[in-house]
Amino acid sequence: MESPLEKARKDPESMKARILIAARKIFGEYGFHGTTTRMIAQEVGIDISTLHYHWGEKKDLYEAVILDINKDLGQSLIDVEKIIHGRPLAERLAIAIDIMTDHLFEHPEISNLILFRYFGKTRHEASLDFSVPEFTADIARSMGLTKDAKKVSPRARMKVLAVMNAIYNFISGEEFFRSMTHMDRDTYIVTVKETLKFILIPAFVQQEQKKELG
Amino acid sequence: MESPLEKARKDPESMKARILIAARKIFGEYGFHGTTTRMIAQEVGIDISTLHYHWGEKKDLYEAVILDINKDLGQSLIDVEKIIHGRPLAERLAIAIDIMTDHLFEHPEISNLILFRYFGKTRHEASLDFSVPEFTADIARSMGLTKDAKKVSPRARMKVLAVMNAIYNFISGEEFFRSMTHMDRDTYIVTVKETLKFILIPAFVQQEQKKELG
DNA sequence: TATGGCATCCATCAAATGATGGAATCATCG
DNA sequence: CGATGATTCCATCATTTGATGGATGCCATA
Repeated sequence: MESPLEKARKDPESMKARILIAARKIFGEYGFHGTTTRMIAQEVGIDISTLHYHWGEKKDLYEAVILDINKDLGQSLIDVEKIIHGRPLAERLAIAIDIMTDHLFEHPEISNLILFRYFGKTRHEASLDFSVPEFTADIARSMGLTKDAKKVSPRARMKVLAVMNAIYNFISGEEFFRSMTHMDRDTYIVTVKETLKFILIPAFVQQEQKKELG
Repeated sequence: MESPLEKARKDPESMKARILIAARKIFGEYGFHGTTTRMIAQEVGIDISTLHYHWGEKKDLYEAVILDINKDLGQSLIDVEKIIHGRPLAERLAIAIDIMTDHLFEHPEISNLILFRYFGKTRHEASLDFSVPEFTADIARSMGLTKDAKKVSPRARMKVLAVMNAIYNFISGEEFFRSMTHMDRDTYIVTVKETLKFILIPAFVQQEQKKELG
């Protein structure tokens, strides 16, 4: 049994996929309530009824978008894990920051939508999403913050969240922060990576050193 | 000449102020487009026309809310600065984190609205806001990242943003993160402070040590 | 008590928005 | 070609939402 989402991901040229891609972009920029189905339809260049034909009501399309970006994010994390596996912690962090930052700058709607989901309420009930808890657990294990990925302490989870959020913020806040610091895009990206490494690495390296001494 | 906002802040019992307070809360939860004037009016227990009578159109009320929280935030930063002045860096950071975190947990709409402004677009044009750049400059000076608060380097600004954002995220993401980590409110607040100090302090202490050696 | 201005509410409007029925179009296959 | 099903668009609807006019109520002061 193939879900509508999987069908859409398979052929990016299909109407279903084109709508999904446009929806990711617009929902990512304006949030759920700030987005109208007409805006998405216009982005694709189709009529709203075509949109409804493929994805049903607005809320359903939004849920599909959330599932889609979570799938993307999960895959990115797996890719990163493969590359950093076995290296020392500081290096693992630096590489992970580089790769994830690049990837998210290419798909800013991912961090936008994740942040919207963290912080904003919608007027209707949001369906539960189990991806993020899983991700934090995996990252915690990958960072050596826990031994058993099934039993991750709240403290370890919070540290992982701090790391992920730090990255998301600089991606999603690009427009605001760039205009504030008068940087062009490339400089901004470089500075983001630099700042993230500056902030994030010392804490975890120090923690590991203490553990070795103890 | 007294602005409408100042008038409202003076007497918190006045209708103008009651509307502003409700608007902070609702806008903070649902964002600009997610909030309807009727929701705000209902929160106050008045008719929407009364709301329009006092604050004009929705966008104007929203702008007033933004100005209001920026005023709050600026005052908090001044208060913190007074307390931490003269102490060593690690202590300054720890105290600042404690105070700001407590304050923001009491007024979560502040971080919500700041984050909404960073990340989300509105369909209409947003009026420029010069508070945040000023704040970052002041904090950069307070943290010893720059000598001249009028000429703050982009790198220093980015570091300050990373610090502020880390705090905002845990406040605004409380609901999501708490349900993920199964913590009660008090435990969550304690853990937030702990995590923030764990992540943020080592980076800056290490930077200062390098400066002294150099 | 009468007056005038301020504040509030009720009724209503116009535009925006999510959604749908049905006609028109297109592709596929016998 | 012609039939069938899938796809797309046009026209339209009902609801939501921002906004306003005008009637009503409230209150201080002469």
